[in-house]
Amino acid sequence: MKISQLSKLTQVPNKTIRYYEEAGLIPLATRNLNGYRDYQHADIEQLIFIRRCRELQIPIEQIKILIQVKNDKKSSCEGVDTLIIEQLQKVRKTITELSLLEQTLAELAQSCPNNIVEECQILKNLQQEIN
Amino acid sequence: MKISQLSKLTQVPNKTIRYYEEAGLIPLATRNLNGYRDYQHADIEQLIFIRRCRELQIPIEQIKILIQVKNDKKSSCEGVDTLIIEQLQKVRKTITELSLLEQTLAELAQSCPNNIVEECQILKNLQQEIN
DNA sequence: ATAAACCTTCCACTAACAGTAAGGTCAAGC
DNA sequence: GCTTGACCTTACTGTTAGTGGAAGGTTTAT
Repeated sequence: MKISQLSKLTQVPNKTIRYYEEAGLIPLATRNLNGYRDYQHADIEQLIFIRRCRELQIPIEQIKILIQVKNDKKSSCEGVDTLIIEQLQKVRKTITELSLLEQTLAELAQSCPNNIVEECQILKNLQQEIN
Repeated sequence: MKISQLSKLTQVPNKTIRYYEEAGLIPLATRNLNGYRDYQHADIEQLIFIRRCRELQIPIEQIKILIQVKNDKKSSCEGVDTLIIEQLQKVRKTITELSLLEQTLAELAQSCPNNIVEECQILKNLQQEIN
């Protein structure tokens, strides 16, 4: 199958598939006589796995590790567990920070009753620390 | 005052100050005879304003607009209001997405009871769409 | 025959800095 | 007078995960 076909089946853009190949996330594709990349069924699952990981904001370098573990049937999956938990902690931390941000922005958004820059409370608040 | 002094007073790293100058966020600094940048008191407020905006994750290009409006006393501050509200909406959207992400990750983290890759439910879940 | 729709590689760009190198300047201490 | 260390300067590279575009070859449909 050609790259566009794989792209359609996995919902990963052509460009991104080539990028993943170059980044070493997927093996070098075999080529047809005309030089076009030729993919097999197994590549679909591999790419969907990668796409899912990216949706979970797992960095590419970490995905490489996951793929390694996945392919080594005998290995322990402790690392996988740790990786997911670390990712979870990162996401939770970001949510906390963004929630504080949201508060500040919401307060700011309500602080400009008139419409003249000279009186604009938003700009004044941005000047002085609110926290 | 020299750049380190300004940096200390504003909590913005030297490198970042130079970067802001190059990016056109702050005017080109006047120079001493030795070529060192020389800052005035007004630069402190300007930089603090910028730092506050960055803490609110307002992109540099948007901050440029805010500075323009700020300096034009007669202009309406409607744009400021809109900008803040848009920023608020972006932050809220990100929080929503991250919350979904958090759920998925939390479910994943609880799904590997044993410790063998062959049975690792995390990897299996990453393979098939969970959503 | 030709046009549209593919495919290829390669290079540049994104945001907002941080790291490092190579070199100039300044003040203090010996 | 000299050295040392703390500053300052510019310039270049790297970060992350791709995206956009150019230039050119191939295949398919009309």
